[in-house]
Amino acid sequence: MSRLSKGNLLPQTAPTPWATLGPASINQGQCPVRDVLDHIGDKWTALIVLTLKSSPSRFSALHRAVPDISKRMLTQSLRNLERDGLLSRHVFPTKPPAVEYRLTPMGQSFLRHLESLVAWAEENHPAVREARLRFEAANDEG
Amino acid sequence: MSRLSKGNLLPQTAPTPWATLGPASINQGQCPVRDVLDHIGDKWTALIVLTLKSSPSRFSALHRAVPDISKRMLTQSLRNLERDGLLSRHVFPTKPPAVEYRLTPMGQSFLRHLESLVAWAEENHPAVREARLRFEAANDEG
DNA sequence: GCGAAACAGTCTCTATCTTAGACCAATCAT
DNA sequence: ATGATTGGTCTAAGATAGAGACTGTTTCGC
Repeated sequence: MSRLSKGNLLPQTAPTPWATLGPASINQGQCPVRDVLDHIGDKWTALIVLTLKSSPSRFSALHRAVPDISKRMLTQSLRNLERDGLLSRHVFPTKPPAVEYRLTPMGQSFLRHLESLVAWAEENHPAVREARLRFEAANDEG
Repeated sequence: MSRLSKGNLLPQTAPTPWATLGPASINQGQCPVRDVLDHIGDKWTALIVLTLKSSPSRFSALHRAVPDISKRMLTQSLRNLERDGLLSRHVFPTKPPAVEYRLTPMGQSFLRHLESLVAWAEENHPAVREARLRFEAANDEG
């Protein structure tokens, strides 16, 4: 049995079909937008890619590096990433098994775009927090 | 570090390169990375920002433009975006109420980064689909 | 030798989140 | 008067994420 092939771990739910009909505003051609967004849109995927930035990591190392993630979601996200060709998985049949995950060239090019987003986040984080305070204040007195 | 003393393939330390503030900050809402990612990580938020790209829209128009979204999630995502200062909400007390949502300058700067990600998606979509086929094939023949 | 720990996952149960869609009050077209 | 449109809110039901117990193997401490 191939790993994870039939358990309930990876629900293969049908993706939202908004790509097929579509308002021109988002959806000019096909819908690659869906493809990106559904993946970085996974709360953990982008974090994992970012974590693999400088060096490949093993499952447990990743689990420690992204503290809040559950093993289940880590496995699932890793699998999606592997499936899409953004990372590769190498199993070393050592004493205790070792599995190494590393970004593919495509994964690395994706990473660069993620990083530009991260840079934006770092720049704008103060402004965002300020906006939040203003918003809460306006709401409290309402 | 006792096992793997001779294998020694990978560092076992957690890299967390995406947390410039250190690992502790990740859990405390201080991490700007999490801040961005948790928001575009919302399946709908990025789509809304992209939809607002060229012109402000009213609630119903947005609802039509992003067909699969429920009113509830649209409202919620819009509120989050407003709260964070990425878009502004203007109510016109007309006959039937009209509410206009438009990107703030900060929202627009965020949009530009999103668009670079979308461009990446457009470029790499074929490769991703190819990778998926390979992956499925490899799995099927188990 | 025995129990524990670490490796990489997987499984189940439960908590949380999303969705669909009814509902609201006001106003306009038929 | 009926129904549609406006911008939402609320609730029940269904989908999803999270915690953590469990698997099986090997090496470590005692």
